[in-house]
Amino acid sequence: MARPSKIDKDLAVSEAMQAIWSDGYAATSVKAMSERLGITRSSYYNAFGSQEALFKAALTSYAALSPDHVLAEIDDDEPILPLITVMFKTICRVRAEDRHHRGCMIVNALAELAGSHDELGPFLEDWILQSAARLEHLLTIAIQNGELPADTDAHAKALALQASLLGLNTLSKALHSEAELWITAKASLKGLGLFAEAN
Amino acid sequence: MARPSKIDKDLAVSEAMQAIWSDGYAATSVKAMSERLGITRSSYYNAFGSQEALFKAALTSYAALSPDHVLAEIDDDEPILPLITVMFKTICRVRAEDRHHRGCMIVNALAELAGSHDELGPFLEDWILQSAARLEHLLTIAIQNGELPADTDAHAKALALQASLLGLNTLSKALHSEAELWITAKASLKGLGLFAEAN
DNA sequence: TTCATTTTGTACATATATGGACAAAACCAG
DNA sequence: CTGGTTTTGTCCATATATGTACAAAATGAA
Repeated sequence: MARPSKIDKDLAVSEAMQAIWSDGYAATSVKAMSERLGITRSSYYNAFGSQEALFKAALTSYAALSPDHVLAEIDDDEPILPLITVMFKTICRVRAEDRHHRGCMIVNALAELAGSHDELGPFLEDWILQSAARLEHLLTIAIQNGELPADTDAHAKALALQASLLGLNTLSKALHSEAELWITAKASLKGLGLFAEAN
Repeated sequence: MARPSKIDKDLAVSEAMQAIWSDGYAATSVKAMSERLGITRSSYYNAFGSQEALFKAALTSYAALSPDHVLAEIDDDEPILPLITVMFKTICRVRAEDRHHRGCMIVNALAELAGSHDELGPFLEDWILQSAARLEHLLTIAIQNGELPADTDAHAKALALQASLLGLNTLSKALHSEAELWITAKASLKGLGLFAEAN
C-alpha cells in the first residue's frame, strides 16, 4: 500500500523510552533521537508527530513495565496489602539492579517538566494525582476486606503512601543498595500499617 | 584596583538560583543565564567559571533558604521531634505558597542530573545521603533525649524520613493545596512515630 | 599619569536544534 | 504497469549553544 518504514515503530518507542529514562526529556531532542534510531528528523516527525507525542508513547511503554503497574491490575476481591508490599519490594530490587540507577522515569519526568512544560507538566501532574486516587481506592477496598481497621483514614494513608513511592524512587538514584532501599520501604510501610508479607 | 563588575555577584547567584529552580539545570544554559543577567558569556565565564560552578554556588544559596536548613542548626541538647514536625509543616506551607510549584530545587536537580551528569550527579547523590545521615544522627540524639523509645531503629526511620521528604517535595509539584500536603506529611510523621506538635 | 589588574565586548569556529517544504523513492492494489 | 499512498532524503532559514582568544575599557595604587 505504501513505502515501508525503515524502523519498527514499537521498537523505536521502546528505545526512545530507554533514552528518555536515562537522559531525561530535554536531552532526548528530535535530532538526538533521530540519529539514535537511524532515521532522519523528517521521518521522526512523520512517524511520531512531535517530541511530546513520542514522550507520551514512551510513557505508555514505560508504564506497562513499571513495578507499580500491578496497582492497575488488582481485582477488588483479592488481598490488597500483600500486593502493595510486593510492589515496594519489587521497586527496591529493580531500582538497585539498574546499573545506571535511573530511578523511575515518571518521577524523573515530573521533577523535570512539572511547572516548566506547558503540555507535559500538567499531564504528569495528573498522572501522579490519579495514581494517588487509585491508591486511595485500593485502601478503601482493603478496609472493606477487613485487611485494615474500619477507622483507617484511607485518604491520608494513600497520600503518604504515594509520597513514599515518589521518595523511594528518587532515593534510589542516590542509594544503590537493595537492602538499604528495602529497609527504607519496610519502615515506611510498617509505619503506615500497610506492611504485609506475601503468602 | 581593576575594572568594576557590571553586576553584583551575590545577587547574580541568587538570580541564577531562582532560574535553575524554575527551569532546571539544562534549561539555564550559559547563553540563557548571561542574557538574563545582562552580561556577556565572556563575563559569565570570567565571573563564575562554568555552568557547573554557578550551579554549585546557586545550590549553596538555595540551601541557606530551604526549610530543611533547620536540620543543620539543631543543637544536640534541644528537643528534636518538634523541630522536625515544624520543618515538615514549613515545607507544606512554602511549597503550596510558591505560585509556580517548583518543589525543592535539590530534589529536582537530583532527578534531572543523577546518573547523567558526571560531576553534579555524584555531588547531589552525596548531598542526599549526607542529609539522611544527618537525620539518623538527630534521631539517635532523640533516643538519648528520651524523645524516642530506646529500641527505635534510627537508621531505618531516618531513611524512611528522608524518603518522605523527597516524596513530599516531589508531590508538591502536583498537589498544590497546603492542607492536603499537610495531611500527607502528618500521616508520614505519625506513622514513623515522629510527629510532635511544637509548644 | 603611568602601571598593573580585572572586567568587558567582539570575534571565531563549530555543533546542536527546530520545523516546514518538496521531490524522489518504495511499496501494493487493481 | 499504472496509480495511489506513505515514507524517505535533502534543502531551507533561523536560533541556540559552547569555549576560547584577544583587544579595549575602566578602575585604583604608586
